[in-house]
Amino acid sequence: MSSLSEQALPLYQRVHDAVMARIVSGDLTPGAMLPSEFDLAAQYSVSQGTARKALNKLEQSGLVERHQGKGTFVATTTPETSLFHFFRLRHQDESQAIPQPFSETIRRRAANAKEAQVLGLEARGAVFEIARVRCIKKTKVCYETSVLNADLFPGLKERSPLPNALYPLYQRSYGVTIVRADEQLRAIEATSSIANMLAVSEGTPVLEVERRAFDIVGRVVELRYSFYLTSQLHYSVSLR
Amino acid sequence: MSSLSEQALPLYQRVHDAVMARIVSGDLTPGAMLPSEFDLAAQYSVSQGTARKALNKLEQSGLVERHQGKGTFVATTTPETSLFHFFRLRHQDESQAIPQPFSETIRRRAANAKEAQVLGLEARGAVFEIARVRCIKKTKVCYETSVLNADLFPGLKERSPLPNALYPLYQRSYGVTIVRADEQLRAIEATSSIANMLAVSEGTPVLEVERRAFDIVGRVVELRYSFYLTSQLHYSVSLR
DNA sequence: ATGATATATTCTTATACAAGACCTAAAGAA
DNA sequence: TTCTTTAGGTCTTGTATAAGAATATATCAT
Repeated sequence: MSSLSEQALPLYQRVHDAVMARIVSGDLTPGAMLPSEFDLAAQYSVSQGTARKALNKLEQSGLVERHQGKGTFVATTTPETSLFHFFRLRHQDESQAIPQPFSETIRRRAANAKEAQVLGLEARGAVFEIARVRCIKKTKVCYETSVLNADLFPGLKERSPLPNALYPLYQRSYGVTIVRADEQLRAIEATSSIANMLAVSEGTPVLEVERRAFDIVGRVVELRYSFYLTSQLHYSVSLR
Repeated sequence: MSSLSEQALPLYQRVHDAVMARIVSGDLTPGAMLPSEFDLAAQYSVSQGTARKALNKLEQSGLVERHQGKGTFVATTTPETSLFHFFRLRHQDESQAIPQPFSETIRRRAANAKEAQVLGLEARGAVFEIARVRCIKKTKVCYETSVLNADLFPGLKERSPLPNALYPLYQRSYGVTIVRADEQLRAIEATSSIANMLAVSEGTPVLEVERRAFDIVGRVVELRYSFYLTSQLHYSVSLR
């Protein structure tokens, strides 16, 4: 059945790519059940074992979940299952810190040079900028701005106020699944504008996180700057 | 041959565990070639395909490397191949920052309560404390203290000066392979002692990194505090 | 409701063959 | 003789397939 042209590649790789294409295109949406190993094998005229190898590879990359006796399903959430996988602020006991929205502004504007380059836009292409301040127990702990390619997120401005976690919104409403984020962290002195936003004095140490968020196909979808006050909280990461 | 008791587990899992045990015990040292799939199959009375599955699993966890036509080898370096996988300081262009040793002191002393708890020692057990200051282009950028279970690293003090990267030393000289590190990051004001060490004024923003390093079997082997000056550098991480 | 049964799914194990790396010895050129 | 090349053989991991076991879920009789 379905095309699996591109000779030279192993069969299982071709099946893998074909299924992945169906997921990326939105043909198979998060939570949907995939064809069984036998069905998939029949569709692409390979053996069950070969289809199985393709599915295993998809599972390893976190794109699908498999359950013996039940079936294979498109992962509903980004890798590592957690809704907050990419939100790394923790309390001193390592429990998840869940900050409450305090203020939010969304603007549509032209990208500056760096944003255009990072997001792969033409010079001064349209972007959305989301600026938010968030609190924990009435004290402001976090100021962040996210910049997105406006073409990928039509009508975003009208959705304000946005949910606490943005990535599930990207996925559910725009089919953009974030699977990876590269971050640069620095300890800086609060500038006057940041000090203002977070209601601390100028020069207070602030943890700055500059993030590039990637989707399944490797595009940089979001450029985000976060500024955290880390007297009561910390930023938690795991290297392996 | 060799024991693979523990019934109930799948064959490939038992082979996997057996080979892993040989690596952890030091029977197979980093760089050593493993038995071929056929040899392994014969040793444990399973088929080549089953031995293969065990080896693939070891490869996925980063413990061995496989090369078609050549063989399977115990990974010489921690996962991700890089000697500097766990050293995340980068220049502004994302190139690896390689700080030069400036000073180093190694002490043997009793663990405090937190160290004993984290490292799994009895109260006031013996630890080594390595304190180092390092430079980039003559300016001090990093002060860090590593605390280790003294029993695991006999004679460490006599090895001073230690190499720039500690984890390869742990592996080569003590058979301790670090495969994971959990970190807590904060932006703090330099205390007087830290300011002294790094030759900056008290109150300067400093990136504090508190790290727990884990070995293959999941023990916490090292508790490390690092203090970085991040005006010219940044700490780089990748979430996925 | 309860338990047996059927069915659909993934998981385990085994086998055969293909492809890559490497060594060695024979053949040929200088 | 000496060196280089080439061909073949052998050891390695990679790919593809098939058959049966284990697991989950629905169906139906009791």
